This record gives sequence, C-alpha cells and structure tokens, in this order.
Amino acid sequence: MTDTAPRPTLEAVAARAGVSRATVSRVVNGGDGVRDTLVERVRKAVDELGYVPNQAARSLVTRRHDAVAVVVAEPETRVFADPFFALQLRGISKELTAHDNQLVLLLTEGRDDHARVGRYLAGGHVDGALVFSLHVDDPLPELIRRAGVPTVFGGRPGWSGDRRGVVYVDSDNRGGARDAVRHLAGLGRTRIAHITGALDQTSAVDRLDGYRDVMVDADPALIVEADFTPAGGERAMRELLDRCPDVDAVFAANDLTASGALRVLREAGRRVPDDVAVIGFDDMRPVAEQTDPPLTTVRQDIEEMGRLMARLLLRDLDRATPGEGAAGTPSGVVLPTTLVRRASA
Amino acid sequence: MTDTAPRPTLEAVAARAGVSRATVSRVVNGGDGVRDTLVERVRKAVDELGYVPNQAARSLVTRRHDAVAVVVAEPETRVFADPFFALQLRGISKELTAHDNQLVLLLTEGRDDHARVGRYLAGGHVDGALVFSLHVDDPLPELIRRAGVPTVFGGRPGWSGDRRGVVYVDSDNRGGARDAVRHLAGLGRTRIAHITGALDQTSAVDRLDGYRDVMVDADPALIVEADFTPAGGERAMRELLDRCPDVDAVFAANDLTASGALRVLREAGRRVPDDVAVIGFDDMRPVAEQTDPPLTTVRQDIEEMGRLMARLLLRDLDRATPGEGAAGTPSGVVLPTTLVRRASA
DNA sequence: GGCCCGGGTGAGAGCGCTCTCGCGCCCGTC
DNA sequence: GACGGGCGCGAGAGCGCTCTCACCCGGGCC
Repeated sequence: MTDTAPRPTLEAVAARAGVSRATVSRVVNGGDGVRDTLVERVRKAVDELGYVPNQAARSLVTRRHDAVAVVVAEPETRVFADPFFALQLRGISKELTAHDNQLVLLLTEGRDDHARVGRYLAGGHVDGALVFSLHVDDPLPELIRRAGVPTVFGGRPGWSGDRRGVVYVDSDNRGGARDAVRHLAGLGRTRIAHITGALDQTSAVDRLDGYRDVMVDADPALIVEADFTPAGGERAMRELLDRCPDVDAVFAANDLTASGALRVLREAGRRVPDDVAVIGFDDMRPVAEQTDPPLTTVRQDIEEMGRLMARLLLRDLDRATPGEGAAGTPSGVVLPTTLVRRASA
Repeated sequence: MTDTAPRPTLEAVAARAGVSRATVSRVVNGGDGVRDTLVERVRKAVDELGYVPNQAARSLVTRRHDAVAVVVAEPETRVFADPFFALQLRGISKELTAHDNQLVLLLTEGRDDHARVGRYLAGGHVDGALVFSLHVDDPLPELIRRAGVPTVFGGRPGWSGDRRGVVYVDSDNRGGARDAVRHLAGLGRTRIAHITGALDQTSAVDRLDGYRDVMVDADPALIVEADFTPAGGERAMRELLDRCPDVDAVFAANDLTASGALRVLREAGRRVPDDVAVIGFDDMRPVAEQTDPPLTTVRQDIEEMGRLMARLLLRDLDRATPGEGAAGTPSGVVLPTTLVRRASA
C-alpha cells in the first residue's frame, strides 16, 4: 500500500465530469450557481477519484488557513500538573472541529521560545490564536499584538500593556472565592484563613480579592502566600498553625494546596472538618476526591471555557473585516463557578 | 496596529537585495552555493523587510508541510485523567520544535471522528502522524495504513490487522510489573495480589503478564480485574479482602487504582505497608505523593516516550524515499521503567 | 422580432514559492 | 595567451487552486 498514487487535482475531476476547473471549484465550495445536473456529475467524479482539495494551493490564494494556534506557556507548570490543560484543549478542539478548523499546538519553553512563537504567528500560518498567558510579566501578549493576529486569551491577562480590544475568557475566580468563604462563614467559622496561589497569576490575585471581599477586616496573619503546589500548601499551613493556632477554617487557592494543608492538619492532630474546615478550588477530581476527607471545592467548567474561547475567536475570524470596529465584542467573558460540597467543609 | 501591511514576498526581498528570487530562496533555505557577500546582503534585506516565507506557497511545490499530526483518541479517558497526556505532548512538542515542525492536534471523539481523522490524514495536510491508540479494537490503525501516512504509535498497538512495518514506542510495562512484584516478594510477601487495568488496553495486559511472569503459579483468586480508576480500585480491593483475607501485598495496575485500594485497606483497618504492602504504576506525582502513605510505584519516562516517538517519525520522514525498504527500522522501541520507593511498600 | 438582461459557464491570470537549466565568469592548465 | 572546467547566478516554468471577467444562451420586454 505504499503506492504514491499522485493525488487527483481539480483538473482531473473537471476532465472526468466534463466541465471546467472553475465549475468543480464552485461545487466543492458550496455549489451555488451551478445547475443541479452538473453538481451531481461533479460530486460523482469527486467521489470516484477520491479527490481532496490541496489545502496549500487553496491557502495560497485565499489567505485563509482554517487553522488556529493554541499557545501554552510551559512555565505554566500548573497547566501540566492537572487535567486543566487537557480539558480546556478538549473544549477548544470540539469547537474548532465543528467549524472545520485545525488546531496547531504551540508549547513554549522559556523566553527564547517567545520569539519563535511570535515569528510563527506573524508568519501568517494560522488565522488566529488562543493564548494561555496568566503571568503578570508575560511578553507574549505584546508580541501577539504586534503580529496582528486575532487572539483570544484564556484567563484574564495580567500584563500592563495596551489593553484595548483584548478578548479573554476566564472563570469567576473572585466570585468563586467569595462563595467558598461565605460557605465557611455560614458554618459558623470566624477565624477563616486563606492560603494564596502564586500571586504573579491573575487567578491567584482574583481569588485573594474574593476572600477579602467577604473578610473585609480580616486579620492579616490569616493570609499566607503559597504557590499552588502541595508543598506550598504544607508550608503555609504550618506557618498558619504557628501564627494563628485558633484558625478554624482554611480557604486554599487550589485543590493541590488544600491537599498539602490537609496533610499538615492531620499531622497536627486537627480534625477536618470538626476543628478546621477546608475548601479548595478547581475541583480537580483525582485530587479532590482522593483526599481524606474528600475536599469541598469550587468547580469551574473548564471545558466550556475552552469552547467559549474558540467560539469567540471563530466569530471574530468570520467577520469579513477583521478591523477592530467590533464594538459589540465583549472584551472579557467570565464563566460562573459552583461550590461542590464534599466532606472537608 | 491593524494595518494589513501586505507581507513582503521573495520578490520584494530580491529587489531590495538586488538579486534574483532564486538567490534569495537559496539563502533562505540554507545558503549553499551563494557568495558570502550576497548571503549577507540578502540576510540584511530579509531582516529589514521582516520577511517570513509563505508556507502555503512552499508546500505547494515541495509537497512538504513540516507539520505532524498527533492523534489522541478521546475515549481514552485515562489520557485526560492524568498528566500523562500533557507530558507526552511536551516531549513531542520539544522534539518537533527542534526540527522546525508544527504539531497539529487531532482529538477524536467516538467513531464518527475516525472518518474525519482518516480524511484529514489522507488529505496530505501533514507529513506524518503520531497516534495514541491503545485499544484492542481500534479502527484507526487500519484507516491510517490506508491513508499511507508515515506513522509512529504510542503504546503497543493491540489491533489484529496487518502489523508489518508498524513502528511504536512503549514503556516496559511487563518488565516494570515484574520489578514491582519481585520487590514485594523480596519484602517477604507471599500472598501478592494484582488489580488489573482495563484489559482492552495493551498496557494493562502487559502489566498482568509481568505479574504472572513472577507469580508463575499464583492463586487465580489473587487477580481481580479493574479499569484504571480509583473506584475500580476500591471495588477490586473489597473483593480481594473478601476472597483472600490473608492477602499481604497488592500490585495495582496504576496509581489511581492503588489510591482506591489504599482507601479500602484503611477502612478495613489494615495497616500499609505493615499488614499489606501496595505498589502502583505510572508515578503520577499528584496522586502517588499525596496518598497516605505515599505510594511506591513504577515510573516511566513519559516525556521521553513522546520525544522518542517524534524522533522516530522525523527520521522516517527524512529518508528521501518513504518506501518501506527501511529494514533497519525497529518496529517497536520499549523504554525502561524504574521502581520508585516510597512508604507503601 | 430584435434587444437587453441575467444566470450559468469557461478561459486565464495569478497567489508565492522552488527547482531545473543554461549562461557567464573566473580560475587553472598547457 | 588560449582553452576547458566548474561554480555562482538568473530566467522561467509550474505546483493546484480561486476568482474575475467575458461569453453564451434563454427569456421577457417593447
């Protein structure tokens, strides 16, 4: 089966159907303005020959690629530590597939790669880009702006540059955090602590803000900075127990952090939730369901985030004029979160 | 910044450098056989104009795309439940990037999608494919064979079709399983059980085989089938305790399964590792390190698997004649595993 | 019955690149 | 100093497609 049978061209189909290349082209691209009998004949020829349009030739003239780049910053290790990434990708993929677009994945690794990505995007190989850029100092957004490629960001971008026309999709980190803390307060807890995420990411900042929204005049000692990792959660929890032995609830910036905190609490002989109630964030199933006790946490619809990002981008691409006259475009879409009650709070 | 400045073409660069298109093309593609002074002039013009070659035009004539498809079967939920997928992708991405190849991600969702993937691959949009196809009855391999696209599989393909010339990369599931079981035996355990994975996947079958290699005349009651999930692990462990209350060690097909088993053991009041030693497989960090006690497990170098797959494919693509005369091609490459000792065994 | 209008079709010009040729020039050789 | 061999370069064709434009033909109108 290694016959390198030359793939049939438009020309071949045209010859077989007894029409011109132009007519075949019309049929292949929708078939408007072609007599039914001819459409039929051409379709038949296409089938018989197993004709598949040459995308390269098509792109050359249309300047359309029907391909979208998904850019993921690797340092975003969080992205690799949990199924977040996979789920988001799944949402994106579904949406793109439904619109016959391909997904070109660009994983970046440190600073050097930014240039590569910038070059690639500027090179006009794809029609648009979906970018996950959650760091505050990320140079990527600026590069992308310069490349002039329609883009939707995943997560509220935290950089300081020109923000006009920036489109992003995020979950309601702040609202979710508020719900979590309110839930703890509703349980009668009064010494509610917060272990933050890495504060160079907007999601961590937003969750902290949500906590503060509810705990308006919280004891500053109840806020400990961590980094979204279990080890960070352990460290923070130890510090917390040391500083505020009377702590009776902890809202952790994510489930991994919560799992670390949980371990330290157990070691310290504190019962969860009786002595200390704990809530996480993300609803990372493999973690949240396996902790002891299972973790109460804030769920976000990750797959839907991906879908939405893709949908927004495609809508943008379909607008004939990619000019930024798109006044109707919302610059940010925020998806709701829900509190998932398990045993830890 | 929405200036749709027409991207410079070879022609433009040629004009600016005062040479012909052909010369610019030569320089852009390596610059052999061009005088240094001219190379210099052309490079300068390229920089000044910010010239980026039009990939579509290039592909049209070279029939090369410098792009590789990565096909992941979605039903492979396992792939989404752990960082396996992300890590493998990372390895693949690194290797492809190093060779200036793009990564086109194809996520399939049920049967209907197979046709889509087949069409895409047959459409000659990519130079090759990396396919994760771990199911026994998967129709994908056959489709791919017919598409005539150079392909490397991730995981030993389990299908029953024509196997000649099939290239795959796998970890040494069988050897790793042997190591795990031998370790348990070395601890003096005699009633060593095995909770299998989903046996329609070759990895599960191979791990079971490895167990059997060591436990040549194992009590069949010690083998319980599960499905790679924590819930499956719980169910299997309960059954096991019921059937063989004297069980003193468990080798679980993966870490998730082990975590489920661990929970049941704790509920049943069995101490780990004192009463029952437990070993997992995969070294899925977020799980293996968070269990109580931390899980002894078999680690595989997942990222390296990805790299290797990409490397094999690229090597294949570089061979001018893609004909299957490649007698030197190993049909399968198996990566070693290592036992990671933690507290559970 | 001639004219015009319009829908359906085909001819042909490119899109931006690569690659084959062939020409010219410089060097080495006798 | 004439000649042959190569190396460096440019001209030009063509990859497979889209899209504009002009053509043809039938029907409605005056």
